[in-house]
Amino acid sequence: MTASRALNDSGYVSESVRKRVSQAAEKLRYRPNIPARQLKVRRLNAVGILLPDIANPFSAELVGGMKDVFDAEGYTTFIATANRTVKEENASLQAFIDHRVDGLVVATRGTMMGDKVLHSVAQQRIPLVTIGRPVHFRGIDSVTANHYQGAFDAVTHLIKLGHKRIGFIGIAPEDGKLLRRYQGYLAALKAAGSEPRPEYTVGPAEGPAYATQEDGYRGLLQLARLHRPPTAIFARNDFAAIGAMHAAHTLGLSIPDDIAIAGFDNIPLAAFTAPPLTTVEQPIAQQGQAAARFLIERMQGKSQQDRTAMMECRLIVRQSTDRTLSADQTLPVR
Amino acid sequence: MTASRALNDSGYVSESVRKRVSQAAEKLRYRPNIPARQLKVRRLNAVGILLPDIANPFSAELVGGMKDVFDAEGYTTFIATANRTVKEENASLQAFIDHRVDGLVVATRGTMMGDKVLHSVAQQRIPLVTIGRPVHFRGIDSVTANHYQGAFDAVTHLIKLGHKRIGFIGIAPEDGKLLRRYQGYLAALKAAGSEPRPEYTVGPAEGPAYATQEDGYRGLLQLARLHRPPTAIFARNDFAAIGAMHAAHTLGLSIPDDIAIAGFDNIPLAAFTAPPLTTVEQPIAQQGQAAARFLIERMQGKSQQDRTAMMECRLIVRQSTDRTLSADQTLPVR
DNA sequence: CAACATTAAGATAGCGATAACATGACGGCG
DNA sequence: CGCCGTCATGTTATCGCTATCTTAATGTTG
Repeated sequence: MTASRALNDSGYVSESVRKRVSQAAEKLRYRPNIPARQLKVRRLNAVGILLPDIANPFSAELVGGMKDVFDAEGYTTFIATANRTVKEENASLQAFIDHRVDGLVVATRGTMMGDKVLHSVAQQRIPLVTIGRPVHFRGIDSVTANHYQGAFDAVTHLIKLGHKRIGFIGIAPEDGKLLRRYQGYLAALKAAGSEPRPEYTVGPAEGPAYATQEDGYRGLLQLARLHRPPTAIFARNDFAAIGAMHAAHTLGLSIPDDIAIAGFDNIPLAAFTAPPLTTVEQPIAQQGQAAARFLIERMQGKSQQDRTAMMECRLIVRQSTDRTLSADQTLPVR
Repeated sequence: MTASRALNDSGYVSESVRKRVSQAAEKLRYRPNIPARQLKVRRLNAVGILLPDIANPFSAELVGGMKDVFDAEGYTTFIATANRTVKEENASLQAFIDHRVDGLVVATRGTMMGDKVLHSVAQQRIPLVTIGRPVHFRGIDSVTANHYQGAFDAVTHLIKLGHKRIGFIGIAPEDGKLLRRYQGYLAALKAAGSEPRPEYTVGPAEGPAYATQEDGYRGLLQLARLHRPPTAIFARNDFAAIGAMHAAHTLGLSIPDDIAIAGFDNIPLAAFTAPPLTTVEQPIAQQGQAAARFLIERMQGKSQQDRTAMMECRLIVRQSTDRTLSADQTLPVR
């Protein structure tokens, strides 16, 4: 008991004993048994982060933002991935809960099934914050970027450049209802007085999955085959945009003269494509930090109410839509 | 006790009791307290994976390979990142150990300091496998790709195409001693009878960090300023290669006619650059699987001896070095 | 049918930590 | 001096789980 007090700086311990204890601990290479401590105190000082997948630069920066905050507050962060299947998502979530983490951040894409699970987690009174999927259940905070507004801005930018026929690559039209980026695209067209044409929306057949380079590549080839093909493309993300750029090159189309292309996410590579890619940047690290702060306040019981934070996106114009820019203007600033 | 037996299928339990127990467990939403179990049985059935960072497609596939194996064997995997600082690496490692994981996979880049820590972990008899850094301490298994051979093959490919002046982008010459990709580059030049020229090696100033697009961009600009610039570039990784391609475009150089560029890693994007990038592929998922199997055998006490697995890399030739290929040949197969 | 094996369930203890309580030394104060 | 508060340390119990031991009913066999 005295040793416990000495090592944890709690209660009364004389200076001499404290010194002897810490020397002995050093010599024996003593490390506290965290599972045993959690058994008694019901706290692990650890949080779980559930990511959709790991390849994503998005995930990396998100984790960075969260770690900044969690590290500073003395929480250990453990990460698990749900490689895009709900089953794996459940398993990882359950593993965190079984290991008794103090709180959870969930950054996987929203699905009906997934939401159900989150609901039941929240009912177990486990502090929970979501990122990128606005969930409106009691007991869950959420942080998200305004994808709708970002997409709206990007498409409006294309319209202002004079484009009338604008395609969307990255989702099948029937799956787009829930995708805020797609809604922003539709809204921008309508706001400009033009009616969206269903054949201008192309995407992977297997449902609302993440869009890849390959989807972008195939998507553009498909659009180019139309009788009156689009003169501009708004892609669901930069990967799809880059795939589309590649397809345009293959077809001998010049970017942006024959076809303008814009993406979403501003991945690091986006500034280094040929030509550099116009895209929408979302404040990723800030979302991570906000989520971490929400979670900490919940875990410490400082916040009971459910909160939602939505952050603005920023359009970054580069030469894939606007040829008049010089290269230097579009490189990221150090 | 009977409930424990019923839920764990161990010892004698009558069918009727087993049924009653599992129904009660269901109704009460009972979940075993894993930390408490570990306290008693000294096993957590969980492993820790330490990654250098998360943005990397490499990390993603590695984790995929490991999860395949660990999931099948009933181990939970937790991930932590060491965003390229040794301090963070130590902290994450220690966190895993303090939480009493059964074993560790470490995939961070090798450093002197880092190796020391691994050594001390191995001395605590914690099963440990490294990926991508051959460590030769007692008690540690390691898995790696043959980066040396991959680089050798890529540079030899450039030489066979007739290139005499071949640059390396991605590391400062003085830091290259330990980088196997750089050694392979040097060896290939020597094997072809040409002496490496130090001014043809350029890289980030801040030591042996990971090379980025930006490093590639700056690197090529620097090489292009030389009196007799290289006609071919071998980049430390695909990110640097893509940055170099962008710089070549900016300078109005044609790829591969004015300058041939090859990378390393075969990131998914590599097939979709303009032109598609020649690169070296390493068997990532297999490395992950091998590491997981090594670790499992150690954790189960089936293997005492120290083992090392080295896997071959494969050169993938695309149009960034060889114009005669058609586009279709170089796209990845589904 | 006695002796022993098999099956089933309960009782006890202990993993490592700490909360809560208990004990004792010491000094200040009225 | 006796009382109390402060400081320092020790004792006990407990978190949830399971290894081990105990008990008891039932089955099997020569």
